[in-house]
Amino acid sequence: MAKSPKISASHEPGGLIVHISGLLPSLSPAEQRVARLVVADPADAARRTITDLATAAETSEATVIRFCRSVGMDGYPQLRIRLAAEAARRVEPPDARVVGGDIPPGADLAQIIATIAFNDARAVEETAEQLDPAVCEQVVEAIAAAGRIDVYGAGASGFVASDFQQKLHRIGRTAFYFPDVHTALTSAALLGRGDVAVGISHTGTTSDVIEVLEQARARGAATVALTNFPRSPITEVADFVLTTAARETTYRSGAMASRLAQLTVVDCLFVGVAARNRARARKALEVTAEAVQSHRVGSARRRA
Amino acid sequence: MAKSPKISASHEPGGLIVHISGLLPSLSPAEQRVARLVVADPADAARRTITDLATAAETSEATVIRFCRSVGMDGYPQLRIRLAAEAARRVEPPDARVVGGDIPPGADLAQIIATIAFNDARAVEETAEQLDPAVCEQVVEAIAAAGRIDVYGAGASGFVASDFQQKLHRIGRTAFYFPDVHTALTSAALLGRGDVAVGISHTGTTSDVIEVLEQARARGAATVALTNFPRSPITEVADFVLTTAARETTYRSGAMASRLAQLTVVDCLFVGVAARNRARARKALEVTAEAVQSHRVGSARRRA
DNA sequence: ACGCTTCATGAAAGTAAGTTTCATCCGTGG
DNA sequence: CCACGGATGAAACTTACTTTCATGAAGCGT
Repeated sequence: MAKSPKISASHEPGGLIVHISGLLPSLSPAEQRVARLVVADPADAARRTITDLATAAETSEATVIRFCRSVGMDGYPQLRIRLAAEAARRVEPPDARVVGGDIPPGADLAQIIATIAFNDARAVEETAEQLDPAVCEQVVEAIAAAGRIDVYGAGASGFVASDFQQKLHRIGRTAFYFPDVHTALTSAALLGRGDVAVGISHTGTTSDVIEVLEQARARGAATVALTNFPRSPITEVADFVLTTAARETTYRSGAMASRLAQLTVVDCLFVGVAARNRARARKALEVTAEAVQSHRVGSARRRA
Repeated sequence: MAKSPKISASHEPGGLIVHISGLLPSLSPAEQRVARLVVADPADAARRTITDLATAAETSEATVIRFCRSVGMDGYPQLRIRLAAEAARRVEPPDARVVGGDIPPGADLAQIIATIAFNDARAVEETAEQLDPAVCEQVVEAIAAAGRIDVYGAGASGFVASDFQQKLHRIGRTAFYFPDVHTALTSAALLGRGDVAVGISHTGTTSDVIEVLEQARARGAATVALTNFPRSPITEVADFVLTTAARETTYRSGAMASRLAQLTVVDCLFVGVAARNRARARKALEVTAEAVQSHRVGSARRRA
């Protein structure tokens, strides 16, 4: 298949539409009618069948094909696909996003959703960017080798702590989480060298968590802090500090995004630990997955 | 509010690919093979002819057509066009990031972090894109007006359920979460018209949650399902269905990203409800924040 | 003006792509 | 074991795309 008699440009960098309007004058009258339709509304043209487009341009299908070849396409289907792609790219991004700001009073749900999702996603991305792999590595190593792991957290961070505990447990690590300070303190007192204590606090100022971490450290356990603020009090009692990067604006949206960022960090540590002993972790995951199998209803298969 | 018995399907604003991956488990095996090809490389699929694609998926053209219909398209050409458009819009992931794939065996921490964060962020964004604000609005309305709200969830989704409960509680809504099925069932039995039951399940097949939601519905409560799979069993017992859009590959990474997506949805609902009565919600938040103030040590704010 | 050439054009034939129908197969539950 | 229902692909069928070819209009040299 060589011979491209007319022009040229098997590759038209500027965009197909631009390319077409560029060589518009060099086309025959009937082809020009087609071209004009296409340029005017590429998305619409992409939707039409060749017969349809030919009729709209008051010409025959043959001319449309000739037009396709003239602009460097193999045939009509290819043109269609390219047009669809082109039209899609051209759509302006939704923008108008409230970037990290608070939700305006009169906001409708769509705006709320866009704002929250945007901030959440950004918190996750930025957290990943600033996470220090070296520190993570050390933490992973400590956890992988630990005799016991205690995870502390209060309030919203408590959920994260609990989640982390559950994850570690699922891959066969001995991990605990205590919703109650007293119990947590007791547990921390029983930690020793080779154990790990993880304290999670968005603000880094939750006294309960700090206190427990302090206790754990005093007993010789390695302490890890996960907070959004690298200079907050909790970092003073931690051997390893991992930070999230939720730019908080109001306490509300800040707490929301930071929670996701914390979870992301937790997941990274989890996968890191699991990767240390792939075989064993996989096995453990399979076994635990199987355990809840009987609590699942048939597959999702179903037809409407 | 009027009966909107079952929403779903015909609206997939978030993006075709996302929509397809959500539907994946509800497709027949042969259709799934097609779906996987399409999701893996939309641009490539758009280039193929139907026969070609059928061959690649080791099935017949008929199945490809059936697949098109299953995901809400008229026929193959329409699918092709949509795929091309979709692929064009999608910004190619910067580099060798494992896109929704598993973590490669030899990965180092930096890679793990990048992969997880990328998938997490994408799940959040795509979830937001495909969330139907209208359905959210209805749910928000129901929750805002509810006498009582029960939130159900098991395993990882349990954390999310619990988080939602806590949030609602903080803005003065009467909300409950029960980690235990029996208690949950009892509670559901006591729900009535004007109450709301929210069931959270990533797979949509958790029988415990389905059962409880069913009970709640039988008692006249409005039922809400939050799942990743729009055709899973849980959606059959829900008046309102909200979906997340974590493209799951393995159960591990899927469960991780989906949790974040669920939280994002929960946050949206929460803010929506709070926005209904700004003054009261703000007041409640301030009061509750104050309540834990004594458990904080000096400010975290020492510098940025 | 005439005849010749060139080229644009659409009708129609031809081919390929997409769609429907239907018989078969397979697992499920009586 | 059979009846049933869904999944599936072969083949018939339809529609869309492509090619071929005849026509006629315009340019041009004589």
